[in-house]
Amino acid sequence: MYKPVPTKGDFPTLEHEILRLWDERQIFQKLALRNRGNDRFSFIDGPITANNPMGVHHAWGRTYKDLVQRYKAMKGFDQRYQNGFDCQGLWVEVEVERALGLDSKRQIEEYGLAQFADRCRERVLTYADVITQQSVRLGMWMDWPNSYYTMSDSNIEHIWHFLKRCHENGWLYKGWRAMPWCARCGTSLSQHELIGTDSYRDVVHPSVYVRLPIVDRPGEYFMVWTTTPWTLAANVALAVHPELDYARVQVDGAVYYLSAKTVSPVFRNDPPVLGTVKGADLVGWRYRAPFTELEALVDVDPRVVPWTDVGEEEGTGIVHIAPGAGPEDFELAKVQGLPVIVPIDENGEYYAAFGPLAGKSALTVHPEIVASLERTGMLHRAERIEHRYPTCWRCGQEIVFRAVSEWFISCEEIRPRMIEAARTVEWNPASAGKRMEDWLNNMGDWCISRKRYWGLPLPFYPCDACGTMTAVGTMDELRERAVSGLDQLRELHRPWIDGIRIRCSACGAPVTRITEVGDCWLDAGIVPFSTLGGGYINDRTEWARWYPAEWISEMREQIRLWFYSMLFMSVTLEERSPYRHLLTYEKLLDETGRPMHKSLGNAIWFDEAAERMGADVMRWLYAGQSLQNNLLFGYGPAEAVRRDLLTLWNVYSFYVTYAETEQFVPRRPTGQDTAGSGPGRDGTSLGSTGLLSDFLLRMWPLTTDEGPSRPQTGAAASPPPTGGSRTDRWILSQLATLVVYANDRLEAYDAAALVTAVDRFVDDLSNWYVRRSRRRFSRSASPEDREAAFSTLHACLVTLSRLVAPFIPFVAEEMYQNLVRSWDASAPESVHLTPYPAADASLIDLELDREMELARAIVTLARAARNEAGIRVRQPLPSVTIASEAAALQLSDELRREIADELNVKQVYIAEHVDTFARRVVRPNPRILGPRLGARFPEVARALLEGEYAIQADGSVRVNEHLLGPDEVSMTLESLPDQSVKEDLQLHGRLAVALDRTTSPELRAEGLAREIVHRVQTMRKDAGLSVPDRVELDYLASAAVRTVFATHGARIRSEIGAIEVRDLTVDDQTRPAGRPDGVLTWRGTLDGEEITLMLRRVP
RNA sequence: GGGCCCGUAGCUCAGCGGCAGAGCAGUCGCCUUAUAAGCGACAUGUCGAAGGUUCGACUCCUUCCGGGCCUACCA
Repeated sequence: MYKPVPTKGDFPTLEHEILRLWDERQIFQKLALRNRGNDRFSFIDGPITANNPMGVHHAWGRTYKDLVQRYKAMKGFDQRYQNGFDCQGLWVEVEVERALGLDSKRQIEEYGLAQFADRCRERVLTYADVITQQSVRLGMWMDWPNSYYTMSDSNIEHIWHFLKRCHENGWLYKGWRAMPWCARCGTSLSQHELIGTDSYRDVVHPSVYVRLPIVDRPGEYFMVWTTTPWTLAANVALAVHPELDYARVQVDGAVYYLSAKTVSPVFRNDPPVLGTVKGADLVGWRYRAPFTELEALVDVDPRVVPWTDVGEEEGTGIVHIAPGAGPEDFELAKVQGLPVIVPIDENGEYYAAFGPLAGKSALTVHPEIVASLERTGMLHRAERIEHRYPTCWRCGQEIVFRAVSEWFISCEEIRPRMIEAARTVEWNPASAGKRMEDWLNNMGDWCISRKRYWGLPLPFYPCDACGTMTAVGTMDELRERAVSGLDQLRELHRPWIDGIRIRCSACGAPVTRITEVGDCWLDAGIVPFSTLGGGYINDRTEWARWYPAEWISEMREQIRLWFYSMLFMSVTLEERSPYRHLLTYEKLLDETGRPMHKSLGNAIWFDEAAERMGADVMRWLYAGQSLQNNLLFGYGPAEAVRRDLLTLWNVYSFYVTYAETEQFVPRRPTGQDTAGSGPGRDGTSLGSTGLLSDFLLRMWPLTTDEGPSRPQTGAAASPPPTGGSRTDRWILSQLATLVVYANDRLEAYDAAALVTAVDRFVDDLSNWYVRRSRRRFSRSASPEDREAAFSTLHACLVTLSRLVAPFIPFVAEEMYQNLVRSWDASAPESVHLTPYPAADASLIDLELDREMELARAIVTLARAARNEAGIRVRQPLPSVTIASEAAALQLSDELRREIADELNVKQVYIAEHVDTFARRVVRPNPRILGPRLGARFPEVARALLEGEYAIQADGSVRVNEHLLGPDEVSMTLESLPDQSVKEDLQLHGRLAVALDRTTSPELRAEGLAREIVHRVQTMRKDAGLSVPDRVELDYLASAAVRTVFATHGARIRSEIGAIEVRDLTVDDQTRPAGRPDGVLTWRGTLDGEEITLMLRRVP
């Protein structure tokens, strides 16, 4: 009936089988269809960049997305299951450039924009396909054919709609400002892009001290320091702090001005100071700029300006200002009315007006600048300095600053509204919300333009004639306004879109689009509008059914990226957050804590990880990770996780092995639907009780007609079962506790809590329930008991498979198929089609939980006592006695028997007081008591020695009129003879357990019998025999051992599965003449007795 | 400079008001016809530091130290 379960647990192989099963039976499609029309659960997938295969860090996030969607599906919610691909932007362009061997914007234009766009699209589609296959392998269920692409016309159109709204709000402006600029990529970088993971690097730069002659003060100079000498060519001013003291210093006949505190570090000694002036006094002074002869600077009149941001921790307290090449300089220039000279073009090369520098690259021009300064006598000193400097996140090139015109969206009006909207979101972890608020408080205007090719075409049409800027909001509007080029508009991308001219909305003159494309975070941020329902523009009613998203999840850096851009766009269009709950997680590192890098050789590729670890192991690892910590990912940690899952697998394997051997068939619950259509073997080999399995399957039915909005009531109305042992009911109480907890945590999207709880439950199930119940599965006392055990374990495993199905869908499916579908063809086809087990506390029995906890504590203490006494568990002992000084011990006969069996003792006694087996010894702590009691100390010590004291409930001790605190005395138990005592002062009011070590010849014989059984079992295992195999055992032994066989022969025979046990001993010297084939022999000493065992399998 | 997170056993991390825990590594054992495994015992901790709140603090508050992330106009 059951499929045999290999004990090895080869997860990757299993996963491929399950993938095939899902595919053949179209399980996902059936699930989506079944839930259609129910209450909705709206999730939005953050678009994954379709530019490379996905990595193990993506798999982490995708695990959250999948498990939440699977959980909600089991709860019956209708979902969209739409995956998203991010398609546009510089990252795609860079990869395509590399593939085509292009190295500049010029080369791209020579290659041809249309072709280039096609190559970009091809790359995106290629990797979208790769990522889809990888995600399927991970077990992710999505409506893959319906994935959205941010390069689609619809997505672009929705962004246009947003931009037009911004324009109507008066937020759009064309700004002239110094932007971080990548000379290689030929584009400015946004604030977002500047902050990428690898953006800041330690870089060695020239550090140059320059002396600039002061006009009308011969022999006097301003001392200036810079780490970007190339910007000196665009110097137009010097800035001083008006409040700072500036020293006039004489060195080698010249006079230098620099801030007082920087004199020593700059000159490396203390030259004579001629006087001190305030910065304010220097304002307005004129000086000769370093490259004053350049044509570009012909109209510049360099002078000193005040600036309160000037400091003197580094440099000279006099700051070189080049507004065309530095962001702060630019801001200062606006205030001071300084000219903005832009020295370099978009490729980082000096413009023609820079004479000898023209055409040279800012990145490599340093030596020439220094040489020139030397020639003109302006160089004081040139050094090198290592500091953190931003680099282009995509190509690694150092960035420069360049004043350019870009398009911005003003943030001032929307900032408070976004903060308000962000406060309505439930952030998980909560710190994500604080980070978002911090980001919003500090965000600058959003620079949305990029001077590139493969991206969202900004729909801005400025009119030279009247100065109006027309922002096109939809495709229809474009068609309606177009005056030419519409016929060759293949798609909303360059170059096709560039060919269109439209009528200016104000004067009707034909106008052309700006050439810039948009920031890719516009592409991603519009997704709540472009992808939900039929799209915001097209079908507002259907859209509104899915908006806002109930839950989204991405890594933490998305706070300032995707979460931010979505929030921005959504507050603009709908004045609210587009998501209600949000989950973020930290970074994925290698198992030693280093970032994974190709260059470090420590990167783990998803495909390899999936085949080596298995997707379920990865998922369990991911899901168990706490959100506030980085995840250390690798084969080491995965092995630990695999062992956790293997424990579950082994319990499952155990059940199947014995259910098959013992021909146990679960019953369909009598109350379930489709009565009469059950399997042929329905109930055939069962005893009559059936109460437990019956109840459990009604408790958590495999099917439900109820919708997601109404939680199942299960069997709460029916009385709890009375059948089964206390151990059965205990594990079911644990299970019910777990189900309640799982529901509670998953409603809060707290996956890690469930992982921890399931691991603990599986440990209880394996190491206590199965360990204690093992015998009931093979040699049970009664059919009822056997059925109770089987049905309990079956219910645990089936329910567990459903609880973990969202997390480890493959293992869960395997278990379910074998445990349920193998005998019940009418059950749902897949575990993922069953409802999630509903929270119902009626099975939770706290009293029983406490009792079992006590029993296990007793076992732990007694095992410690055995350990200490050096008596192995196989040797039976007369008794253990337990006592508690504070609490009355309630222990049922049944659990006493469990304890006795587990500890291999004949009796378990409960004593009124430890006095019956030990003596409480209280000794004074002289170090504390001596000083406190002084002269009375000896008297107290004597009283303690003579037992004249009383121990209080709180552990303090009363001696005559003195009350001694727990730390003032030491208390130990002194065992009576033949007792080994262990106590736990923290459990159940000072729980103490005494193990009676006395043995008798009878007990020793019994112990020896168990030794023999153990020895033979080991031989069986070594011989590779399986459970049903039967054997014959021959032995040669001493008289003492022969007595053991005589007394315990029946038991030995049964335990080892022997058909016959023969004594071949004639006398102590005799050996059998020959040895039959297939005999395994062991000769040695057991408990001091010589013995020879010969084992043969009976065919 | 501002914001956020993390500091618990040798390592990786749970716990987050009520007597310090797990896994791995170590030592010594045990058990086993579910477990190419498992289990137990032992050992290992001023729960980053100092104050405060509280009957009680690893847990809450303040400050500081260390690590990381984000942000910021320091040339």
